[in-house]
Amino acid sequence: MFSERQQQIVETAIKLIADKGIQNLTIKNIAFEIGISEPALYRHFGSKLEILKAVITNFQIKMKPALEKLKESVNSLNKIESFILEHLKIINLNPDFAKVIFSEANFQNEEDLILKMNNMMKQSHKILETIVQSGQKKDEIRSDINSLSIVRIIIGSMRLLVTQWSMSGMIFNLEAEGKQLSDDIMKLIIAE
Amino acid sequence: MFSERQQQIVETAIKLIADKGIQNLTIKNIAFEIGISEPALYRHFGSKLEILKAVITNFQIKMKPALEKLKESVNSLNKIESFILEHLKIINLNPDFAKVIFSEANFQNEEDLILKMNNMMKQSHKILETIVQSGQKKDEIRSDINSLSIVRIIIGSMRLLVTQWSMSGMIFNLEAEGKQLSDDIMKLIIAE
DNA sequence: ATTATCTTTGTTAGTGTTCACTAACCAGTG
DNA sequence: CACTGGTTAGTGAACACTAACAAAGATAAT
Repeated sequence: MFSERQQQIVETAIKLIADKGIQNLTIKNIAFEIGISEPALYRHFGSKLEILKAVITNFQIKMKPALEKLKESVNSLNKIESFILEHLKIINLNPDFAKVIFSEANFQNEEDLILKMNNMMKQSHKILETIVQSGQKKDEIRSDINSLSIVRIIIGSMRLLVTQWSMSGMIFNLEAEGKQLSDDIMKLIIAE
Repeated sequence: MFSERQQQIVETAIKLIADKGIQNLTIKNIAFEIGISEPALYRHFGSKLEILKAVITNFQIKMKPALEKLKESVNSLNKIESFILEHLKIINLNPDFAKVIFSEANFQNEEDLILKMNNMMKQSHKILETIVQSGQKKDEIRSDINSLSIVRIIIGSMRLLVTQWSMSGMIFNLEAEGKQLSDDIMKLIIAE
């Protein structure tokens, strides 16, 4: 789908966004970092917007395995734990992602990008909600709590953890703190 | 502290950020919206950065009452509920804030602004953590859960709720959904 | 096998636009 | 007559993007 050069451009763009923020992402910077000229970049992407779209697509592709793994668990609590830990594992392996993803706000005014991001968000939200509801039916998860609240708690705390990790300069172990958070969430929502 | 004109500039800036994103916030736009010329704006703020700093200061000032109200409650669960609901009440009254606050990422590369925002975040984080820990000591809150996890769950789910509200175009009732979320969190963390 | 042409991917040198900010000036008020 | 808060007209820098050209490899014609 993406040529080697295109892949290189996307990865460089992600790195630059993580380093200097999306406002400082310029075609010139990307080209310089790769070591080619500005117009050469336009041989591979028609516009800057195309590059940003590719950044999001790239993220989607890399995140997919986290959702695939869920199918291996039967118990809904295991699925939720897996949802949290697998996501964090991928972000830990691609630390530059952290700063890119959680800047939906940065894509304000670029209709296409917002839509692409929103759909991604909603999709994993839906998947998690389905898991929670089926867990409640099977009496594995407390049923006296609104399933939407549980979803918000899980995703919200996950996102905050990643934000804190990213803003702190990644000084703590994301996966270890994630395990602690996940364990605590399990204790809270498990049906007695 | 701020003159009337300065206040007007700050409020216009917030409105424009909410509408069009921070990348589209230009001195020209602010001036046009107010109905004065661009250089006139520089009579009131020395630079664009000064305006952005004032935006954050303004936010701090408006949010303060949410922390004041906490002191009225004795019970730690009441304090937490109040923490959530008072914050949401203020955001509901100043909907433009929602899009501004949760774009810490937008301030990347402006050292001063990141610092200002981070300190704000850390401060309310600390306040909440103190409340949770004292609640655990007084046996009002479950003690088998890491207090840091509880703080992350509360703030994380709150932030996600606000983000969803803002991204949805404010189609749902923030305070009502907030009450539901708050009630559910209470049920989860209360000591039996 | 040699030559001609096309395609790909790069180059240098620009374009017009937009931005934050400034110089110089001016009208009203105390 | 100075201060405050406004004006018009501009500055240089940065940006996304383009025009025109060049070198090398693949493809095809002779």
